[in-house]
Amino acid sequence: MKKKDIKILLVDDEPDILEIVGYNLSSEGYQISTATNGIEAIAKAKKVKPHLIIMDVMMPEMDGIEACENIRKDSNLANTIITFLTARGEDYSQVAGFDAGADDYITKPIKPKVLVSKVKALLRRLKDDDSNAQIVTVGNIVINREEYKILKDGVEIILPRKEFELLSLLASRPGKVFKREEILDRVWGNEVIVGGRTIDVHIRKLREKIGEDHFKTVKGVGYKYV
Amino acid sequence: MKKKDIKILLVDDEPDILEIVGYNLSSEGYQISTATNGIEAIAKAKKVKPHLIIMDVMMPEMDGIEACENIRKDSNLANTIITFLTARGEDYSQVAGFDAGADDYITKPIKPKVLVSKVKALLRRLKDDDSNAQIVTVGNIVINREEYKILKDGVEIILPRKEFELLSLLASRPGKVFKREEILDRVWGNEVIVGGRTIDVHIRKLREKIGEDHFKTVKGVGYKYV
DNA sequence: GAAAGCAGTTAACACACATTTAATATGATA
DNA sequence: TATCATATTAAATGTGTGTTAACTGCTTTC
Repeated sequence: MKKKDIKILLVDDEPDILEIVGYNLSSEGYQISTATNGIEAIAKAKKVKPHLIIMDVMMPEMDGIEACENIRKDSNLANTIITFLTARGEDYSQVAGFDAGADDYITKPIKPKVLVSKVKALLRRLKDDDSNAQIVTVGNIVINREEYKILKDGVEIILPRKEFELLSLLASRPGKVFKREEILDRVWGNEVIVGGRTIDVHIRKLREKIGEDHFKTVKGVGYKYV
Repeated sequence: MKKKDIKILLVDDEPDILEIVGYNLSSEGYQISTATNGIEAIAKAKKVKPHLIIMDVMMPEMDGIEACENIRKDSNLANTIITFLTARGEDYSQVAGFDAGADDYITKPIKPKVLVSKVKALLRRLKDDDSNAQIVTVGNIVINREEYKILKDGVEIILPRKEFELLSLLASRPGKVFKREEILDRVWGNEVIVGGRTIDVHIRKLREKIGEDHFKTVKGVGYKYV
């Protein structure tokens, strides 16, 4: 998920806090909405379905704890991460907050850097969730993108980066013919210009390491992994 | 983790306290064991490997602080949460306790409701130990984020902050390759710009201190902890 | 408040090896 | 067979990392 698609709801009764937190997060590229009390927070949460809610504990009308409990009851918001803003040392509110279903705490006074990195850490969960499969299994080959290594018949093989990415691309859709142009685009990047024989050489190395017959040449078009 | 699988060790020299705390927690479904002094506590801790230890500071034979220090040296108990029972206002014991490696405090007189929700909050960490783990054990290395120290084969090693955070990041997902960019983001902070060789130098120091072969270079990509 | 110590960073260079090129061979297709 | 695309090999190039030492602020210490 891209940053600009991530929605954050800020809830605090002090405009200053909304201001500073909002500024820091929106300059990171997140979409920000705000509310100034618990009731408003619940309404906005249902409407915009934020990925993350940062909410003060102490607020007029309805406090953060109550709002949190309320939001937790809405199954549409089950994946929403809720974190409280709390003054350092407000011990009891932390306990109550966790009971209400909070995921984390940010203590006041707020330090922008800490805030931003905490938010990133919290949102990383989302990223990991819907990121494309990091491990692909094709025949007797297991390609582990996360660890940058492959297993061939259970034996670990380390490939240099370009070879790894080329294999990774071809094997991502076994049988599909990738045009040379497309390969250049996706492995090298569209603005990089390399000579005409470069792909061939990498294919050659893969054939040596993985097996001759896995890489079929389609003359005049490109290559496919079988 | 289910409640009935969670083990709590209570340590206090007053039977009344053991009684009341034990009653409240076991009726919540936790598995309770008890000890009446520090020496006994250490023995029981090693034996039952509790998830949480609630321990009085003042005890005959060996006090809680000493017992806590002792328990913290056992890498098998690295994930154990230790919280002290202390009379309200015993300031010094709190400071000494945190030095010894305590995670939290519960003040006497004990209010059952506060006790139970505090215990719940402390144990919540266990639930999501993937994302928020304060203590990571990888092979012969125990990384204790909360206390900013690591144990290698049971020996405490103090690392400077950046080295610690770099190790901590890499070891948080052994095998995963962290891209240089991602490392900069998460250890240095995204707006900080440091020279290209800075990561290398820190990796070098970690290799010296922790072991050459733990840190694999993936050229053109980044590093991984193995 | 000077000296010493430490964490963190930078700079400079070495060096391995990943990547590309160049030159030539092979093979397919019409 | 003539042509064109790919295969193959070795050599050239270049990028990225390793390593050391020096530099910069900070904190600690006396």
